[in-house]
Amino acid sequence: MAKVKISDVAREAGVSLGTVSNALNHPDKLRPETLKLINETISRLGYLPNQSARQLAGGATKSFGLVLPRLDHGFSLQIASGAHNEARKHGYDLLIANADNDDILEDHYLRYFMGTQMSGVMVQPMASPDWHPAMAKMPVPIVHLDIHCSEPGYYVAADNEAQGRIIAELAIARGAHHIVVVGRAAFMQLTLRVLGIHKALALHPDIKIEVIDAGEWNTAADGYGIGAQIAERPANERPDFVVGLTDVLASGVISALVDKGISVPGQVRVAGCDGNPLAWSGSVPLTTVAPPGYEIGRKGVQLLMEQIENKAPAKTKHIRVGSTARTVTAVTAAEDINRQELVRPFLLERASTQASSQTDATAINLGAYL
Amino acid sequence: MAKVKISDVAREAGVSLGTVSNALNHPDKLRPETLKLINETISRLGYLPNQSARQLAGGATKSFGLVLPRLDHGFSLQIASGAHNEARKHGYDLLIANADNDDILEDHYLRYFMGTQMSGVMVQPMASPDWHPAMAKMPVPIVHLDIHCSEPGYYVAADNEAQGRIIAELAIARGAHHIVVVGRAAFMQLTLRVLGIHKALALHPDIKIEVIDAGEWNTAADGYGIGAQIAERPANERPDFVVGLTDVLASGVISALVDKGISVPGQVRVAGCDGNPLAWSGSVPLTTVAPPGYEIGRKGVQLLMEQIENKAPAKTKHIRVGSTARTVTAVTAAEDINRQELVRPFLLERASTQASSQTDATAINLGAYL
DNA sequence: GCTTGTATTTGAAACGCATCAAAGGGGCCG
DNA sequence: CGGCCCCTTTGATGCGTTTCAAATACAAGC
Repeated sequence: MAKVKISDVAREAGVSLGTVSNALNHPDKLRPETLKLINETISRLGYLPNQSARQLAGGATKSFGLVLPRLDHGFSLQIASGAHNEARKHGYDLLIANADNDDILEDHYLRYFMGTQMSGVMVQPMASPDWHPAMAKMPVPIVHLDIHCSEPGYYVAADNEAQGRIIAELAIARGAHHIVVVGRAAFMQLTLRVLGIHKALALHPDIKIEVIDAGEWNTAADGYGIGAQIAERPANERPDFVVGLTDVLASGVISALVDKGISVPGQVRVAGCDGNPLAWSGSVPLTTVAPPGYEIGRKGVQLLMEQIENKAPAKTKHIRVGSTARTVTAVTAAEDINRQELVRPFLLERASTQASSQTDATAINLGAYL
Repeated sequence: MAKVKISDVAREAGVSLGTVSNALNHPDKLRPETLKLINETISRLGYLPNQSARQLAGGATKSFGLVLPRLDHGFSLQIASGAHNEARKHGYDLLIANADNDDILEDHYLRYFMGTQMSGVMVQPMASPDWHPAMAKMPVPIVHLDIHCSEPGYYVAADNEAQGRIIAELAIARGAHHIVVVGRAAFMQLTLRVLGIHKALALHPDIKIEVIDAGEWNTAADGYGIGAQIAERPANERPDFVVGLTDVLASGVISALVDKGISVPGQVRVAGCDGNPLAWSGSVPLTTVAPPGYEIGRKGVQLLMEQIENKAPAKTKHIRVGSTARTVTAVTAAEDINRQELVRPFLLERASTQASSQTDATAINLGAYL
């Protein structure tokens, strides 16, 4: 179990310590024979470079850290996937840490990564970026994903306004006359979605639109409450299209409507926003607009690279990843639930991700399952 | 951007270098006032310990590495989740690397982790562990997940035989008379499942059982072919219960049967094995037996801890994680498809995971979505 | 054979921190 | 007042690499 170190290799190969180091880092500087000799010795001895020592001596390594609030959240996984592919493309490693919905853990891993001489760090913060002031002056490039805020820094997030527009267009296409939007507009991201909906509906003054504020946390229970309220309206005051600004909300609304004997989507259509896989595998598959997580991950790494390459980066930069029809998928499962023609949201979504990402890794994996 | 180091803190706080180090690692050895002073200085200066230097100087850190073949595979995520919780319980960090179905990358990250002075490393190998000989003599504890092989080492895998037994019991409970098992028995894991089925059926000589070897890769197409063949049999030779040894296979069988006008589960019931979420979100929800990924992750960390604590560990140890009714969930979605009573496989599965895991992290998250 | 230049190899000097033996500072007892 | 012992703090040492200026080897040109 005694660890083999570089000096052992050097002694065994009969060369100097620095030469072995060169064999590892600048193979082109060595005579081919020497290189070969050293490599053989390395594998014979089972030498494994001590990364800590390398980093200490040599500065940052080519690797990025990514802190996610949860691993079983489809959106986060897409981010991870996009970040991974982009990082590999530049020859960087990507290490992922799961903050497990715990802001203390989030902070812990963030500091850990910064202290590990990572070349850059990305976070999908789970709450308000109050911690930011402390992190802002960190000596490591950092990018925030899925969030925009006024603090200086780098941000990549979805274009929520575009998501609202897409949902609205969906409603228009379905011939909606009366739309109810459910959600706590106090959240910036949701506000933008509402804005997008309004803009898209500006050209359709005949469509009535109504926004109902949900409870503070946008829970399924909140959605249920609103759904129940909608169900009790007289038929002529009842909307024919409900938009949950969150999949969870939409899911609550659907439950309430169905419980009250209103057919979905027969009498009322319901759509969500988030592309939350849990919503898809629930008892009521849901029409939803998925934000482009893959692209967010990709852009995040690109911002990191940018900071690394221009040594003196701008202080702040926001990037909005567009939710075009191409990268955003509206899954129309709910409408088909009574017709046994469930679509495959997972696959649709994956296919579209792939289309917009230049890489076929996702598609390959997809094939393996089908 | 100039990094502040421990000596800066020491100078600024008017104490010695070693004292600051103690403040970080052995706070109890300091006078409270001194500790307070140092901590204030640390945050004032924004000091961030250099992990590389710590590791170099102090040996292994309390953290584990986990290399997964893919992040968007539900099973792997369960492993990650179980490993994470168990690791945190022991005060260890968990860093995850995505090998992206690439064995070169897998090897790369493995070496990276071993070289980073991780206290231990886990892998869910994607192929045969040919690399093992090289890794076996590594100076870092390593545990293989989801695999058993004859090479010396530590392994944790599901009890595939038990999975077969559970499926068989399911069939018996449904009153099956004629069971067809579909799958390439050449794969060790599948062979064990078949064995379990046979054992469970030993007490029911009246039930006819038939095993059909699928193509070499157990693809959905293979399943489709076999399903078509079954569909063309005269009704009295047709099974009333088909077991796909893989969810993908089962999915293919179902497609074929339905295409040929045979009702599932009206005339033939179909069950799978794997707990593959893609199968759940496919057009035909599937009855499936899910291997206890969460438990595998947990046990993996436990094995790591064991190796760390008993400095002279046994050379080899295999652990089979039982697929008891508690940790394995038989999701009975397929049977309900014609009755509009789709169950929520995802949730069932999560609930059962939680029940067996002592931690409520999963449950909390679950609540957030419903 | 000697000089200049190029291709390789060498080895000492950091890198930032944990450790630990040793020094310093009181307090208590005789 | 001296001797002890315990609680804190100190700072030199080494962890395994990379780096880089300097040394060496070798080849070509005169």
